[in-house]
Amino acid sequence: MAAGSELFATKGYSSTTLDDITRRAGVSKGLFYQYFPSKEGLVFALQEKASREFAARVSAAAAARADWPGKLDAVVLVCFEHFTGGATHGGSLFQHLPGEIADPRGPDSSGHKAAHQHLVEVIGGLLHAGVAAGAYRIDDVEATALLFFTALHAFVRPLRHDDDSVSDARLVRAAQHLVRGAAGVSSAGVSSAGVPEVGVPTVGVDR
Amino acid sequence: MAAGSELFATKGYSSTTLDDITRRAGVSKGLFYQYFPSKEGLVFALQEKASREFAARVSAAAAARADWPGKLDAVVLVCFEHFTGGATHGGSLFQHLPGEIADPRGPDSSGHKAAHQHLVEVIGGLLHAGVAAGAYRIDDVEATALLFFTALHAFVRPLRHDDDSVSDARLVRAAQHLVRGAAGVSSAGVSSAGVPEVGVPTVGVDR
Amino acid sequence: MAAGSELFATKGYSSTTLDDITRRAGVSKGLFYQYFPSKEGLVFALQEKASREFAARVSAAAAARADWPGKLDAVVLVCFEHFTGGATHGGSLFQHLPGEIADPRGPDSSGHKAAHQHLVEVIGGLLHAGVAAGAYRIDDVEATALLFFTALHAFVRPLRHDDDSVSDARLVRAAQHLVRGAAGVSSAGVSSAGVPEVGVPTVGVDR
Amino acid sequence: MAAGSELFATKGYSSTTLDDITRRAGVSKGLFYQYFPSKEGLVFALQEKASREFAARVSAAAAARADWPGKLDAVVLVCFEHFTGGATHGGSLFQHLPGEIADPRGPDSSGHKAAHQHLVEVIGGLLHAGVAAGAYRIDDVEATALLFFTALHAFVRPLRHDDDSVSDARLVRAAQHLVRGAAGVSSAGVSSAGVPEVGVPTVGVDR
DNA sequence: CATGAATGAGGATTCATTCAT
DNA sequence: CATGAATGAATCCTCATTCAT
Repeated sequence: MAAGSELFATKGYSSTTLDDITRRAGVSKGLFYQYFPSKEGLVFALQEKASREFAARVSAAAAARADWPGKLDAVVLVCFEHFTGGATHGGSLFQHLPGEIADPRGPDSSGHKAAHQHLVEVIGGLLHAGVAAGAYRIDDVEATALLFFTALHAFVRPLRHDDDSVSDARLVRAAQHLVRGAAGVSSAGVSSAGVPEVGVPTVGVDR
Repeated sequence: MAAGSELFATKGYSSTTLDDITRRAGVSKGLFYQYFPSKEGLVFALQEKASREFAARVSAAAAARADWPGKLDAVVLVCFEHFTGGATHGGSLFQHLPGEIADPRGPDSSGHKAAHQHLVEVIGGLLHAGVAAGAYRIDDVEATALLFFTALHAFVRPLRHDDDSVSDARLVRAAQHLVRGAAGVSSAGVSSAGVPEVGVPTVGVDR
Repeated sequence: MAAGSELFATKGYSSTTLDDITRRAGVSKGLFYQYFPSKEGLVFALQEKASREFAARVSAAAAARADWPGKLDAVVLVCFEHFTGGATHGGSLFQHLPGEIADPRGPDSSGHKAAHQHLVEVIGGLLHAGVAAGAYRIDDVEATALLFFTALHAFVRPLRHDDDSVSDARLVRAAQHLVRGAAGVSSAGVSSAGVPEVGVPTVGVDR
Repeated sequence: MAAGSELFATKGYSSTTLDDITRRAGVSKGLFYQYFPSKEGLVFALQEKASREFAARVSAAAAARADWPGKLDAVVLVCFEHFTGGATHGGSLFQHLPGEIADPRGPDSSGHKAAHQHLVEVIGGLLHAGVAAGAYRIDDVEATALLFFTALHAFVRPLRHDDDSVSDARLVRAAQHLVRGAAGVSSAGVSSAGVPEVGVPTVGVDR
């Protein structure tokens, strides 16, 4: 699974051959097929795992902050790390957006949708709780959660210029601002007081 | 190009063969290679065309509204139509997100990024103008434009549940709300007064 | 051996995997290789067993009849049962005619030929005895025995139409007629007197 | 088709690879798949062709003889040549008896059965005509035709010992005798007078 | 006596691309 | 301007067999 995750992230699904995967994993091709029913099966396994881990991290990050605005910042941050992490950590597979792997089983039966949906629900849960607590003011929680999560895909590297004028730190800040705005949380005053700075990772992010 | 666009949208890039394309177009394979350097070349041509058309529609939609908040609503609407349109209109190719076509030439050389970037710049231009006119209040225009456009991908159908609880109309409204919030435009009072309703398409969208 | 016999008869030799066999037998693959040198080795064992049993049954059936014409009828009947039995009894493997298993070791090294030959010799023995007893009149005993036994393969089911116009009973009768004719035994008069009827199985054969 | 026919006859169906076939034919593998849907498809094509040719030869041989007993001898002779011919002429494929190729589509869907049946019908037609003409005396024409044709498979080489005591000439003679007997044609006196000798091929058959 | 994880050569099939006509 | 026969490298997957436990 590790070999597959890295290779898929590097070369893409269809350019990665079973030979690549098994050679990298140091096992025979036959062994691969004792653990996965097909190349696609590996992707599904990877997606499920990544999805579970990602959702857990998002929940944990939100729970770790006591203040409702801070919860939103934390979620943005976790997403940033996830989408930025690339092959190094397991989450990279989310970058395989629908269409590529869906082929064999008709239009988009991939696990991505399910995974996507799962995260959206986690975020929806947070927003609902915040609204119930009187901390957020959101008209349409479900729709907002979907938009929220989709927007955060802006972090995935290959979507941005290599020599991008928008640095990671700026993007994180803007995303936090956007999310707070959507949640009806006062953003301007508070965030300039230091919150975003706190949330911005000190490693791997340029100022 | 029409044949390719439809087929790619239906079956995905890698599952569509040159035979499929030329058979559908009613021409020989040799002829294909007189107009496109490769299968990938067709994708690039399609992307460029779609990108140009999409950008033009976005610009036109924004220009058609005199009020700055309305411009934002209009852009959201155009994106909704674009991402929702599927195979029927040329824009569908944007749904082929990076990774699938990038294969041959190393990590992500696809034209998608460029196209994506192009649209982001168009939106960035609008935001800049709005800020300059004193209508929008945005800290980081570039980052916000990127987030803005990325969020709108929430419209693409295969990302949502088939039996999705979030209807198109709700999603459009929430997106308009989100965007207005990010632009510092008063959204709550005004939009509930009727603005989003105006923008909501009367055909193909359920209430 | 039972698992192999059934599976070979059902799915054919090459489509049956060692996994199938050992799973069906409820043992490990390792254990298989302690009893048989190879997959092919199982076939040989099966063939030898079936051949021995078949030959024994043929001999016994012939011995059980005192009259020379009746011996011929009895042999035909045993062959009918054998070739018709399918997977249920061990003889089915004979249906794997040469070519399929011969592969690995050059043209036709299969045990089938030997088995075939064995039966031919048994039949040849009967014919010789009959000729010596003055009961049969056959010019070329060896050749006739070979033809005799080969002809009886007409019983194997998959060689006949599913909705075959030729019923089992008719085929048995015709075979007995043919064999008697080849042995120079008066067939018309005698058989109509009841002999073939006696031999026809009362179960599993339609009139 | 020629390459396939020869290789299948030599090495068997499953041991013959597409590489073998295309290399022998001097074409690329891709080209193969423009003419045949699969490896199995080649077999079907071969069988149909062989079946047609064989049936034509059998009919022609029967028609060439004016006397009814001679027609039977001629058919036997054609079958002898066919089953003996091996890879050299196209008919060899009949030796691929059911079971080997049938795999993918459930028990025995191969074209062999149909081909077999076709020949049986040709022979049945001859017997019927002979009976109608008062030349043959056969109780059950269909069953006899089936037995007749099946018996003639005794000619196929790999069914016989390499150092076979039964020579080709003897086998042909015995087969003619058998067939005549089954058709109620006086065989003993006449055939020993010289008829079989006439029919025995002068080339490729040992005395 | 028994297991089953591990192997890896080998096979059928696909498909973007070329080029003689 | 157009064809489509021909290519062949590359891919996913299978399965008989081994051997450490």
